Amino acid sequence: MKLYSAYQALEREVRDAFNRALPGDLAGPGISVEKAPPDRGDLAVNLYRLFRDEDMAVKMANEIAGKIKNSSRYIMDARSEGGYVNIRIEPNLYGKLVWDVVTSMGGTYGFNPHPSPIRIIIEHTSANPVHPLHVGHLRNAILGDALAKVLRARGHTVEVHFYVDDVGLQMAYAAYGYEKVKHVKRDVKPDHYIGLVYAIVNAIVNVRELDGKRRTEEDPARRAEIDRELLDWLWVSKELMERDEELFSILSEATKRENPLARILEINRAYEAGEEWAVKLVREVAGLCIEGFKQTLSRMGISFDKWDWESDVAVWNGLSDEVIRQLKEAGYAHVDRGAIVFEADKLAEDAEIRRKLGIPENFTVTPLTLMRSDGTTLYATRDIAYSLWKFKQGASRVVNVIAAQQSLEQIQVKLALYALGYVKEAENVIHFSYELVTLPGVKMSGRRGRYVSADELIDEAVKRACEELVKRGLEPEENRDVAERVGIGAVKYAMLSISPLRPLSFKWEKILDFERNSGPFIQYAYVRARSILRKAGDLKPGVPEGAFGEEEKKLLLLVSYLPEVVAKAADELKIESLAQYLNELALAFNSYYDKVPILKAEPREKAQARLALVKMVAITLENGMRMLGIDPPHRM
RNA sequence: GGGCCCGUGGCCUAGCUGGAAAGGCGUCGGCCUCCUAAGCCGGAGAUCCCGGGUUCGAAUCCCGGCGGGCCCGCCA
Repeated sequence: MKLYSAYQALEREVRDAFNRALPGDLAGPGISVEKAPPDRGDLAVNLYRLFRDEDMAVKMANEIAGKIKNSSRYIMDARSEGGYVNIRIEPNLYGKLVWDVVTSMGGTYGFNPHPSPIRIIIEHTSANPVHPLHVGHLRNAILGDALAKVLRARGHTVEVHFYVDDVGLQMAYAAYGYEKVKHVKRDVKPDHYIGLVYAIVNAIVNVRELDGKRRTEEDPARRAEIDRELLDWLWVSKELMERDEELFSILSEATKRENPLARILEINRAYEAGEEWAVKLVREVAGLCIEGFKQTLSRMGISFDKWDWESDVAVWNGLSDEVIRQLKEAGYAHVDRGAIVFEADKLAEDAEIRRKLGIPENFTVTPLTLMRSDGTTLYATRDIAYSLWKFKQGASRVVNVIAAQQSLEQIQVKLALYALGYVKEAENVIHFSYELVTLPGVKMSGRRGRYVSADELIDEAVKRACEELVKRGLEPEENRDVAERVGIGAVKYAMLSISPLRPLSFKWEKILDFERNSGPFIQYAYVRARSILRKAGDLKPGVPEGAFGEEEKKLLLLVSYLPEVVAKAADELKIESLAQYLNELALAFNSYYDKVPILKAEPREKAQARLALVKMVAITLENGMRMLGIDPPHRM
């Protein structure tokens, strides 16, 4: 059997030693081995967990520490400290084991297959094709990409999908505007162009509609509310007019000659019905945006296996209609003023269903409209159809990387699958939720054209990386590639190292941090390691008898954790644990680098062993970074 | 109004299947004739939001507050 993790072998060794030392009735798999605090040892076993009584735990710790001291070749020393047994491991034997695993795995080190791997479809990013990707989508894309890579390292078969949301009113808004201005050329990426047009149409239509509403509104409170909204959109209009006067006036004029909203609704209806003129128009607009997305994503090193057009997978094939029909037939949907409503709330009253689907006990579920009275479907309806479609592609689990705002909708989708009789599927739709990226002071809004685009962020990141290169005497022209890797690495790490459940307030200096606990910090440690390996000359890495000492232990242990960290990151969908682990490894390596000579170590065996350690660190850092989607530079 | 998420040194964050409070930024002090100083070493700095409860033991679990974000649409 192939050994993927040296640490796992070590842990088993320690557990066995404990089981031999424990009274027979207490022995078993319950021993959990953890990391000891620095200065107390390498590994620790907490006996409180086993005995639940303070005096007893302390007493047993004393007893066991004495017994296991010489009970395994890997254990150098064991000491009892207040209910814990702190263990020091023997660096040479363990070092040899780690070396064997790391070098035999090489570029695949970290791969740690799950005992029962499955087929997973990850859907991420899925931005509406009506504006460029902004920093919020970037968080989504970076998380989704890393998630896919980590799950693959866990042995799962992963397919990454982008859901092109080409059906819906937002698309019709963009298409409506594009129809009027497509003859006007602008020297920007296509998605930026569409984004501007989309925002202008939104502003014009909203101002027009709100103005109409306020004239007929009798209730003063309600009227004040409308006035506030109107004022907001007037401000937005002013901003957009300043950005592109010509486009704004063309669209403004056009909307005076007709009712834009009626036309937008018509485009939406015709597209959903598959009428040729609408298909041609909408696909052209969406296609332009997608082209822009692909440019941005490819620069980020993020790619997709499939681009699922909502119209294809959920509408024109009749799947959404089928979902509605079956929900009605099953008695979970009713007609309300011409619209069809799914009774998700009633279904959610059943505590057993909640438990099965992992819906929090008190979560308030509301009914869900499936079909408008004009016969068109809604986003959530199509999402139900799409979820079914994903399972039909052979997935046994579906992970949706979607903003936390959509928690209710995701639960409604689950409930609909359940109601349709797809119980297993409902249980296996995972909402990988993440919080928004907020701009201090302003609310990001695609409809208002207010956002920091992903392209701007990447440009700025790369620019700052370039400035750093110049400071270090590296020619920026020759190091374009390094600047790209470092700048983008900084952005990715910033978004991966903190929990996705924490709102991220966007600050340039925080995201473009190049110091400790950053992407570049990890890249730098890697570059230093590579640099030593390059300069090694005749010295070959190896693990001669007795060449590893106390100084090496911390790094050896850290290197050997990678497969464990991968397992945790994949099984618990906690990418941040991998990011933080790499930071810890880089920190430890930098400290080691400063403390001991490597190439000049005496005797030669010591230098060989240290070089071997440097190589292991380089491999570990590189593989870890790749799993996060961070590219390792060759120098910096 | 109901619900979901978050609340840890001045700031940002890890720990949250209960058992030894962990990093970064900032701050104060030190380290480049030696493998890249995007670095390293050291100091100061914490009523783990508040109040109860469960437990031998709570940052972690339960209840009740408070503060912030989000959701409750024939939008997506």
